[in-house]
This record gives sequence, C-alpha cells and structure tokens, in this order.
Amino acid sequence: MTQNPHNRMDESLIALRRILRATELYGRDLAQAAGVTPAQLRVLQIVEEKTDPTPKALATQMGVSQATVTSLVDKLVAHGMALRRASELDRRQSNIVMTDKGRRTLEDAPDALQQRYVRKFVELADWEQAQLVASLERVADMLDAKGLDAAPVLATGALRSVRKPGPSQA
Amino acid sequence: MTQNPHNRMDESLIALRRILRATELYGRDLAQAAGVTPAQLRVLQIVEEKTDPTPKALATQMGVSQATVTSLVDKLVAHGMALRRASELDRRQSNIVMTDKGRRTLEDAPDALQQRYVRKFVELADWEQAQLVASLERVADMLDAKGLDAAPVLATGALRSVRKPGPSQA
DNA sequence: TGTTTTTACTTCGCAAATCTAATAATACCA
DNA sequence: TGGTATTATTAGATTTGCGAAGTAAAAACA
Repeated sequence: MTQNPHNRMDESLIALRRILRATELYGRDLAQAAGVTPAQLRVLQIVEEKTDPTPKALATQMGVSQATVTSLVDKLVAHGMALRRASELDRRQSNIVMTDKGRRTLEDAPDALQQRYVRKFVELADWEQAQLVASLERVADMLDAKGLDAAPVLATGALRSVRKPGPSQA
Repeated sequence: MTQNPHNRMDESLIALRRILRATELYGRDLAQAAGVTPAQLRVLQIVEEKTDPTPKALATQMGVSQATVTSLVDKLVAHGMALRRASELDRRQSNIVMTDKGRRTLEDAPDALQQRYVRKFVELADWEQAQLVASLERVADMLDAKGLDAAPVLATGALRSVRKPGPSQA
C-alpha cells in the first residue's frame, strides 16, 4: 500500500510549489483590484497593525532595507494612502500614518486570496483544521522560517508588475 | 480544549506566511550561492526537465511572457550556462540547450532549500509524511492553484535582487 | 501558386522591488 | 565638546516582468 517515499517527497514539493504559485498569482490580481501592489499592501497592513510605525520599524518587520521602505512609502504617499509625520521625540524619525483612503484600500483589498482560503478553512471539520495547522507549522519549521512574527495575512509581496499573468497559462 | 476557530485560522495563515517567506529568503541565498537568480534557475530546471525546450514552451511552463523568457535566456547565455540552437524543423523556433556549466550550476544549486527540506522530510515517520502530503495538497486545493503541472522543485522565482536580505532580520 | 493569417521570437521602453553606498540630520556617550 | 551610531533619504544599479511593435517563418486558404 504505502507508496514509496520518493513519490511522497515529490508530491509534497509539488504541493508546496502550487501553494507558492497560487499565492503569487493571487497577489497580482489582488494588487490589480486594489490599486496597490502586494509590497505596498503589506506596508499598509503593518501600518495598521503597528500604528504609525517608523520606516525603520517597517523595514525590520518586512525584512527589507530602509531604502526599500522609503520607496514603497513614497508610492503610498503619492496615492494618498499614507503620509509621513515628523516625530517629535526624535527628529531623525518619522511616523507613517494611514489616511482614510489607505484604510479603505486595506479593507477592500485582502479579499481575493485570503477570503477564499478563509471560507474554505472554516468549512473544514474541527479535527481537519487542527490537522492542517499542525502540518503547516511543521512544514514551516522544516523550512526553518525562524521566528518571524508573521502577521496573519497572506501576501507574497514579491511580485513585480500589476498586470495580468502571461499569455499562456495552460 | 479545542481552541476557538479564529485562532486556528490565524495560525494557519501565519504558518503559510512563514512558508512563503522562508521560500523567498532561501531563494535569495540559493541564487547567490549558485550565481544565478531564482528565475534563471527555474529556467535551467525546466530546460533540464523538458530537454531543450523552445522559448515558447518555457513561457508556458513558467506562466510568463515570451519577452520575459527571452531576457532570462539572454542572461543564461551570457553566463555560458545555456545556448540557443536554431531548430531545423521549424526555423521560427529555437531550442534552449544547457551547457556543462549550466548543468553544474543546476547540480550545485538546489541544495540550499530543497536538501534541507528533503532531509527533514525523510526523517519523518511514514504516517507523518502521508499526513503532510495530504495537508499540503489540501491547502493547495483551497488556494485553488488549478492544475498547474508544477515540477517537484521549490523555487519562488519572484525575487528581485541576489543580495542578502535587509539589515534587520529580527 | 500567391496572398493572408498565424506563430515564434526579439527588441524596446517602462514599472516595480530591492539592494548598496553616500549623505544629512540628529541622538547618544564619554 | 567631539566622536560615533542611528535614521531616513537620495542616487544609481539590477532583476523580473509586461506590453507593443517588428521580423521572419510557417500554415492556411483561395
């Protein structure tokens, strides 16, 4: 019965790749619908969560350089979704503040991938949910995604353009 | 006992995000070590798998435009890892052929993420492996990564630079 | 056969995400 | 006070990726 271990290994890798790919593709659509790119959306999410963080804090949380944060924030500011407020405590710093428009974007945006997943997740039986969580955490550990305090939000944030995928798409 | 469903939802999303993130970060290191970027590496993998595919085939498989493939192949050719061979059957087409150097790169490269995962995977008990596969496939289905015939290879291929992450990295 | 359409690939220009390095302002420490 | 460290931005470079336009070859059609 039990199939050989090699098959299983491949199967798990394929499933992982599918997950990665799905997230990537959804990220594009999501960004397209919301008018912001995945990376920008991630900034909004963190701004919401941490309440007016500094660029430094954003960089740390996202695991990117400060220069990258500067450019992402630039775009959000240009879109009127966030603004920079000079810190009074430390004048080197600034705080990124979300505007109403930013908040609206954030509310509308994450629906694509996340809602779909959430919807299906809640349909699962109790034990199935538990099983899934256990498995996912196990895989995450195996991949050694050290203790990043990841927010409960899906969003690759590694995509480039905001357009539709390619021609192909079998 | 059974915790509330909201927690579990969050936990699963967090685990997913960790998986995504780990893959992304490993992709960078991997590419750095191998001298090719994740996207380029993916091309090499497909070239190996499908044996001298056309740019068109690569584009389809990867889900990107032909223009993108052209530029990726350009880089591999520049690195001496692949070359274009004019097709004799259809002179509009060309075949991407891997060089020895390309093959060597491919052999050395995937060790980072994949080996780590593989190593841990094989250590698992039989039933655990089965469980993991089932869970991953379930999640992939939930995310609706439609029938992409993903190769059993991990590689985000959505990263930009080849350098180390940012400064931070809590 | 000759014309039209389709297909394959490349070139070009552009946008986004990132990085490194440099710079300016400020904070902290001794 | 002077030197060092931190914060943010700017500048410049890469890489992935797209679409549009162009070219060449093959296929379809009349």
